Amino acid sequence: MRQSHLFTKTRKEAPSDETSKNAQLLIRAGFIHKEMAGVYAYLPLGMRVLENIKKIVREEMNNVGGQELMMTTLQPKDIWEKTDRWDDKKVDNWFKTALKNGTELGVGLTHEEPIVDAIGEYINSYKDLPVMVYQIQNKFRNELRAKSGLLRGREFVMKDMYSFARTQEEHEEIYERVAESYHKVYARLGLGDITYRTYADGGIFTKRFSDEFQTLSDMGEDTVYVSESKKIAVNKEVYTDENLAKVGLTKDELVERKGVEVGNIFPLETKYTDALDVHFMDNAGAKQPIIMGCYGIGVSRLVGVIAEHFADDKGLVWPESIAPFRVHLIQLGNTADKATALYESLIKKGTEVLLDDRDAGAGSKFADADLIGIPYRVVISDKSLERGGLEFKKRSDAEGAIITEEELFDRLK
RNA sequence: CGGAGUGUGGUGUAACGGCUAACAUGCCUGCUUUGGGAGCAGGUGACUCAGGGUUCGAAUCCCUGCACUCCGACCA
Repeated sequence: MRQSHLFTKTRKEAPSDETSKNAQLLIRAGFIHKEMAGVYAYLPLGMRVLENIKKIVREEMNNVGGQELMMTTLQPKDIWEKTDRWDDKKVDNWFKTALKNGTELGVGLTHEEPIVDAIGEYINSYKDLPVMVYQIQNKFRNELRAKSGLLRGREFVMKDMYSFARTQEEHEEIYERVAESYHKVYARLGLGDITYRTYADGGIFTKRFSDEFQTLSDMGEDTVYVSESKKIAVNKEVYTDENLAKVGLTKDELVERKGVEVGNIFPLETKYTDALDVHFMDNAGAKQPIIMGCYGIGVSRLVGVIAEHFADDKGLVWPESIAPFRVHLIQLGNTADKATALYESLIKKGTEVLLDDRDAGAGSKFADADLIGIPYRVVISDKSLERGGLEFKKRSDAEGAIITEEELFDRLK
């Protein structure tokens, strides 16, 4: 894309109503637009990052057998009453609305009930199981307090997957398979080293633990106790000697850290399937309960976590796997023809490139490139051509080097 | 939801209860410039969040509402 066509612009100063680093940088660089507290729009650059994260999540969910679908945001009240999750006293962060005739509707905050209800129409026999379905869509939660930019919003993008199994053993096999795929997702996002599977409270429906995926960071609101050697952590909410004994850990091998919950997986047992009367028939013709699990990843939260985690004092630094573009090609001086030729040949080779063809000074182009944080910066200028080609610099490096066009293509392979 | 704070051109800030609300940046015109947010000149742009009140006089003081931020609580 030509930067002269990009409608967003960078800003030198962050808006005064944002204090979180992720929102400040993402707004300054033109990735997001704040609509209201906890509600952000994704502008072209932010949209590309979001879509890149979704792509990785999709690939990994498909790899473990997930089938993608998309449920609705508008929710009928009756299915939520069957599980006793409609009453505001039970679930207090609903957004609710109504039809013109007064019929109450919910605005989707999660999708266990509608998924179970829909799936139930197709699952009758043991031959129909197991099944895993997932979706990536906006969730709406009426949080009393939105905070920390993209980390805690009222409208946010989430991947939620649901598994349906015939037996506890089958469920556990799926559960572990998905947990494994989560590690792959975070590794591909560049967060593998600092993201820990974490024992957490299983909630009111099960006596088991649930598993959170916590990315260690000072911006986190959760306190976790981490064993670096065992690559496992324990959330403060279940940090007792009794619980630690259950999972084979002791307090002296754990260190206290702050974490951001970037995913969580729950064993739901038969709570929802039973409540919505969804069962299967075994090979003896007997009605059997369906064991369910659910698996969330905070997709838009990850945009904020990654933005903030990798940023330096000059701006964003995107991992290559999700960067909005791979190359930021900066044209300086009278090099428009050569820059265009290089831009086109890069595109021909399948490289995503942002060409800074704006009529602006070198300093402001460099400052913008640093702020936007595209992994590779390539400068084409009279000076670079004199010295034999192009200047190539990684966003994460301080200094660049002059290379030829062939060497550039080579490095981008 | 409890507590604290803040609302001034697009953005960031300033202004004792008292001149036509100032500065920077952005944006527009022209010229010059082109390797780290360039220079000069001219121009554009704010009923100071909304509504009420006090006062000869309110951006400034008071009340109500709304919005935003932070701390806490909450967070399948």
